[in-house]
Amino acid sequence: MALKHSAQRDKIMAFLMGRKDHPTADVVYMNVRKEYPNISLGTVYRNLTLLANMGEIMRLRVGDGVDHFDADTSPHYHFVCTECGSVIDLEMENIDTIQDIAGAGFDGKIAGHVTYFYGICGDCSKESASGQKPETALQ
Amino acid sequence: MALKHSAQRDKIMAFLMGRKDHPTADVVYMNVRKEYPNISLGTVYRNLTLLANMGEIMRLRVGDGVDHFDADTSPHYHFVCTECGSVIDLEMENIDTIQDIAGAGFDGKIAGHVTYFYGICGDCSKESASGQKPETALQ
DNA sequence: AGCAAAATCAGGAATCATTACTATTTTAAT
DNA sequence: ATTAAAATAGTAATGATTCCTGATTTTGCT
Repeated sequence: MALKHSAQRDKIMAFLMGRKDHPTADVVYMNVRKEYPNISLGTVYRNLTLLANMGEIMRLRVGDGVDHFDADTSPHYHFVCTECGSVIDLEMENIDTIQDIAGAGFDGKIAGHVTYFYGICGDCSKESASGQKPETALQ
Repeated sequence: MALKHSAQRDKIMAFLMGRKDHPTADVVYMNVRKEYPNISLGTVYRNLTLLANMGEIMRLRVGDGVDHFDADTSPHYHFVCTECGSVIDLEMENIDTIQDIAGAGFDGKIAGHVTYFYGICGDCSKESASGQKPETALQ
């Protein structure tokens, strides 16, 4: 049951910490493989899940059908561009009061919430005049 | 391009409107099939997607890996029980101000947000003393 | 250093939700 | 009634993720 050290896990964690976007498992795999050519996609998934369960990283489900991962576990929110699909950190004041608002008149116990904002990111707003075409979209 | 009438789509819509929980495509399929034994799962998916794109129903992605559908398109929020997986409507006051809070200092355009609350529902809280076992959980 | 048990791995197969394909049937306008 | 467009049933394909297995690595112990 004890956790053992693993070079693969270290590489995955190091890669994630070096990125401020929020890579998918496949992106992690593609990149870690540059230094660690034999790593398997299953290993990437297993370690991402393990790290997420330990609370060392966060798994983000932003509605595009693919899980994203974030090494920044401090409480913060995300914006998802419906044009290019990029997931961007938001720096904003605390909105935890929404849990109290939601809990008023509800008979269960509210333990947390998941929120993401969507719209058009700054880059896509600027490019909107050109013929730029995206390949990712929220469903 | 014009939409044509379809008995199958009617049944799907009618079933969804008769439920206040938030069924998955498979649950819709199982139930509509009682009255319409030949309907195929593909037809259910195609119509749910069509209805969602037309704005007649909502597709909910609550993080359990399966899409849920809601015939109530009025703005409201959902609670997901981490114990039994049930998705419950919340009646709560408007929290749209969170979009203004999120938009302050962000250079993109925020068009909307998705929020769901999670925790233990009222039923599971009561049952927690007994040995009740769930089969669904958020990842 | 040497050993053994437990953890991890690579590679590939399996799963599961969802979508795509195709030949046939249904709808609705002429 | 005719006909073209839309929808269907059934099935195959896709894609993300998980599971399985035999080989390798880590770590505590001697």
